[in-house]
Amino acid sequence: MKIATWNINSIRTRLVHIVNWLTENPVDVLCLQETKVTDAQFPQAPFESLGYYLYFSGQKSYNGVALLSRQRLEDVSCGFTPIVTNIQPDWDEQKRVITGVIDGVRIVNLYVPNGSSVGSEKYKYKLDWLKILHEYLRSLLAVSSHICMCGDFNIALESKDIHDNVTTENHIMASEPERQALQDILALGFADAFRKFNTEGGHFSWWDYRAASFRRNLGWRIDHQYLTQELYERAISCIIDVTPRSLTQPSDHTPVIVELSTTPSCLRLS
Amino acid sequence: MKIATWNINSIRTRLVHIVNWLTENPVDVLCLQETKVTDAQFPQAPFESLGYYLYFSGQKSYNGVALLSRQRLEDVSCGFTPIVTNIQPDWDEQKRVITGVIDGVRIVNLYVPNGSSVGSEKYKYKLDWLKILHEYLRSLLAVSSHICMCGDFNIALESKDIHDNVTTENHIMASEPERQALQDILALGFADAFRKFNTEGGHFSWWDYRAASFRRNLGWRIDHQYLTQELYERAISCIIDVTPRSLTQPSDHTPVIVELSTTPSCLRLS
DNA sequence: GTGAAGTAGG
DNA sequence: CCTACTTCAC
Repeated sequence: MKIATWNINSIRTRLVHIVNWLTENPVDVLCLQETKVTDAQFPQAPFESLGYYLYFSGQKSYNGVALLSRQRLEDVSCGFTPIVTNIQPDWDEQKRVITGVIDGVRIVNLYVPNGSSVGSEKYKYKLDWLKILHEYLRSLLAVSSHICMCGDFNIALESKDIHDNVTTENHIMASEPERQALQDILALGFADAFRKFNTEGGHFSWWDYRAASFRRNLGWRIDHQYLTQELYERAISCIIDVTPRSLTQPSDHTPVIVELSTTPSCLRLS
Repeated sequence: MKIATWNINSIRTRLVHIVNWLTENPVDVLCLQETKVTDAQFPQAPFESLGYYLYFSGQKSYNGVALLSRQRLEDVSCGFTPIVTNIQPDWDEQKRVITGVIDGVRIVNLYVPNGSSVGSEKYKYKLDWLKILHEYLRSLLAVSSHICMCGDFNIALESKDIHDNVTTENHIMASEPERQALQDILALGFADAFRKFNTEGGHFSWWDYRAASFRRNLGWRIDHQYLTQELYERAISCIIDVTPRSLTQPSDHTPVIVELSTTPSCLRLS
């Protein structure tokens, strides 16, 4: 089973790119972030024609997440509040979370807040949001131990995940509090699928539109797939497909694809 | 000699359209309106590659006129004030007038104010602007009797210049004061080149972007070439090329092309 | 640099 | 409907 994550920075502007990519890469599940459309505006027909079921949670202009799946998903929910019940409902005003289950694997698709700059109000929101996410995952893990947490995390955990021309200390997406918040989450029992197969630096999933970052390969690895133990063991590849970033009018992010071996049916219930 | 007029509604957005059109229609002079760029931003190289000399007078966002000519033009000037000296300089803040001479023919390229709605402040400005234009042409005629006055006049003189679904009375571009102001100008000695060859209605040069006007052919003939007597006699064709309006991302206007027979040199000095 | 929104002008 | 500008976010 192949699961991809891609921040597409407007599903309307990127529609042709996504359809072309899916045609070439018919993954089982595609997790999208930054769709930037309300649910009423989500372009459904082009994806349904490709044989995908659609699940989305969007808003005007900002954020927005979607799951595209070749199989119908079970147990789909949007936002934190269906899972974490003791929080303010306004935590779900920004559409950043969607989840569903396929073949016993719970996919959690996230668009973590960017945080603007270290110390800002948005930065505080990002750290608070990550605390809620921690609770959210704790709740999910109480029910299922097969979780694939995908998305744009807006955090590079290690310096090798960042091109070396950047000052990492106190830079947004690399500051210690952000990294710690993500480490606390991973400590619940998640491991980075990409790092199972590649321990080198210089692999990036996002390049700023500005300053010709892509041409100069000044990227960051901030789009991740984190797997619980058994899924991590089932991972047989995890690659970053740089191609879409090189097309005209690209998203600033490019897809990351993890492949899980199919569980033998005798183990499916374990 | 072929002289064309075309309101291109942003020279940057329409650059490819114009280059393609000029390649297919290598007119001697192309009069452009609504370039919508400052002189520093005017894209020169693509037109120079086609063998055109460029003369332009633009501003940010609005208005802007240009002359493209296969030959160098003489006596080029921009705005009213170089010709009509007793007016306020602010009459040239909006870039709507450019003129130059080719083979003894003075081309006057105009972007007449739209006027917004009858009775508005912009309407008053349009009528006042047309009075200044009257003075401007009187001055030019005192020196030369060979004038080709081209442009987007934002006035349809006769009801047959308008599709029949429009209420013409007191409609902007068709109101009596506008028509009278233009008639006063034409009375200086100008005649409509298009009407030398075609007296039928149903020929339009502009279709509103709204309400699928082009598909339904709900157009207006508001782009004109007005010629002084001898030039009018030399006119051998005047056609509206509807094709550019049917392309993707078109201007709302389409080119009008007049062809003048070449004057025998023995008459050139008359 | 790129996207979306709002606004003005047509 | 279409363009251009501005502001905002990333």
